[in-house]
Amino acid sequence: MAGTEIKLTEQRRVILEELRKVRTHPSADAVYDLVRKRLPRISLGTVYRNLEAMSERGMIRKLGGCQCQMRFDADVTNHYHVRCLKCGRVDDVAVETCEVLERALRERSDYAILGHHVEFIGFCPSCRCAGEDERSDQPEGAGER
Amino acid sequence: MAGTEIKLTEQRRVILEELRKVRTHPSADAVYDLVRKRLPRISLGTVYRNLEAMSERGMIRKLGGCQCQMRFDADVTNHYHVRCLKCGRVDDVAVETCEVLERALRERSDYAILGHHVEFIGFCPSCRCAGEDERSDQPEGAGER
DNA sequence: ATATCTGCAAAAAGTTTGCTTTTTA
DNA sequence: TAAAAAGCAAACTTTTTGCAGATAT
Repeated sequence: MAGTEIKLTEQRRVILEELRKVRTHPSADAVYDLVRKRLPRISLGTVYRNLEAMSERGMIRKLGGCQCQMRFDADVTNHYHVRCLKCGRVDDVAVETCEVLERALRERSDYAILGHHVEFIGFCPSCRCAGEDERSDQPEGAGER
Repeated sequence: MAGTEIKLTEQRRVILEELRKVRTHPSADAVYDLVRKRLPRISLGTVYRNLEAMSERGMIRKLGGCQCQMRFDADVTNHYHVRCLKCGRVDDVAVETCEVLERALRERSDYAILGHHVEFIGFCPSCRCAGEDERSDQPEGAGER
């Protein structure tokens, strides 16, 4: 379904318009609240379904990368991660951390910056082979980036 | 409680040991399964509570950055984000994306890399002031990095 | 003794799904 | 009139919480 064409229904159009109006990166629930002002009869299920559908097609983007299940790491030294889009596997990455990024941001931002995290997205060795033919049943956020 | 000393109870010790054994970045539930092999009477609530307590103190790290609520962005161009540790606010960041990172990883990894995402962590302008005195009630993952 | 921690179970929060009706091509 | 989408509500998953009993200082 990720590659399928999509109908721009009124619900989807309004969701998209409202999402484009704000810079707050709202949660699904917050989108629901925004959209409901214009379409009081829309259901939360529709909002979820359409946010998912639109992010699969790259019309919008899901933030966070996590498939909404927290993961834990005993290694507290600074390092980056790769996440497999297909099976959800997470690995450490052999790239040295990029402190330049943080320095650059400190100059440009009003935030008090404590750190940063980098997550690469891709297909892990097993899934990149297995998935070459049946690229359809990717579990989560295939269109994320 | 983020700065409080913590007792290394048997449950915490086993959670930590099991987490250190694996490189799989397990979910809370997966940690529960690992730990239960050695402490069959431990409860999932305890695992959650202790993972949280230990990550608050920097003994372990939560991955994902997201406080387990997906957020959406209508801007699908490549850009990075900052997240406020205190209030959860997410902003765009005025740092150009760092393609070098991706190139470096492609050489070193067996993953098929599709992209990457950077999330900075810090305190937003409002919270950095408000929080200077009462630095105690940070909602999530204060010790994340 | 007193504060801390655990187990248990219930609740909350976030998300997905099944089914029926409505809309659109 | 057939396919796609919406509305609704129930189910499911993940995480949090209240409380009584256990542990440890």
